[in-house]
Amino acid sequence: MKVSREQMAENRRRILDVASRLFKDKGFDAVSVAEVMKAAGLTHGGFYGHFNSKDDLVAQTLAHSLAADSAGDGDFSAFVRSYLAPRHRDNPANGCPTAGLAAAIRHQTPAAQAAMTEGLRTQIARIEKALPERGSDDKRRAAIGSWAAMVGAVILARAIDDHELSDEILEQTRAWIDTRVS
Amino acid sequence: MKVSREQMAENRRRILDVASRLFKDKGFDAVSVAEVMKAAGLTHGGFYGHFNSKDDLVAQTLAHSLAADSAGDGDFSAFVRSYLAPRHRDNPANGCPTAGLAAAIRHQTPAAQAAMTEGLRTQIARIEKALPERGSDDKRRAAIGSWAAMVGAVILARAIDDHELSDEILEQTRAWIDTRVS
DNA sequence: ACATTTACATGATGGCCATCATATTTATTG
DNA sequence: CAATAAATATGATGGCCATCATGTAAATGT
Repeated sequence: MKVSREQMAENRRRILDVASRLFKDKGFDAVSVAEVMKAAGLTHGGFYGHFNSKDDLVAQTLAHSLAADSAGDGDFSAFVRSYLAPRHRDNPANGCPTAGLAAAIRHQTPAAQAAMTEGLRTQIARIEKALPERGSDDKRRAAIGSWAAMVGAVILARAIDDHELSDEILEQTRAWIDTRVS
Repeated sequence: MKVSREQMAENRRRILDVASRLFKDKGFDAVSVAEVMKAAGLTHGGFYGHFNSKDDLVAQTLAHSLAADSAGDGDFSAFVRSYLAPRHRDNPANGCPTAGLAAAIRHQTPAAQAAMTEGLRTQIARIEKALPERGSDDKRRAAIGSWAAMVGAVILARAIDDHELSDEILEQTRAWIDTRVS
């Protein structure tokens, strides 16, 4: 049945939100269109009224979740601490889309890659701004280096089955960045 | 037809080699059992004579490729330079299995995760050994922090479609690590 | 109010893939 | 040199999934 314009807009938003969480949690391939729609409270048939294809959903979900993600706006040390925390490692669905999805972007469409590019640019700029004062070349270097280490550490920490080592990856990376940047 | 024992052992090795390259290049999901076997010069039917399942292949391929990978044994600065190079970024198939596969391990079996854990432990130890002399706590911290940054940087550099920014990610991360570690 | 549009539901369809069943052919062994 | 075992080939099978076709009912515009 037809629904109101606003209802449709809300449905679309819900699809994107739900897709973002599912993709981050299980990966692009392991999530079916039908699963996304069901989680959004709809049936699979309506999907193609909102998106041209699953690839289109992937690209739009990325743009959506990277734009919504404003992590790193405040104090940099606090940001690093919460990012490199077991709580974040253990909750990919609610966590950073870059940590959860960046490695998979390579196998996605150009539109998805463009969304990631834009997201990364924004994130680097955000960190540059949040960083303690220093020369601007140094600041950009520190922003990029720290962000690479943060993303890499969370990915590694999530990939292994030894809790102790996993915790250590997070903590040592945090300390390494911290002593360098403050 | 039956083949000699050594022929079979060689076939198995070829399957693992080929699977490693295909998985790193295209991801676990995008590579079919039949594709692996074909690339190894065999047909899909023989597969289950070598492995119990595709999951088993994934786990054994990981153990195989992580064990074979001895990158980082020599001079640390040189290692970082070659790791954070466009050439490495652009050749996932021949590149580091951690950079290529770590993020996907989260969705694989416990056996695969165990292989990754072992591989990571070995790699950290290798870097600790290669690092210039200093306190051993600092050394471990630098090994973990550097490795996280290296893996993260390659993943990010591969995820975006802007060559210039991608090159910059690699180079700034390299410089960031270098000034920190030498 | 009525006609029309349209968002979503239900229900195919075709393709790909992991896995299995069976056949074939050759190494191995005594 | 038989007889057997075993490695690979050929050829299903069943399931999942993206996508499409069509129905239905409610919202919108006049």
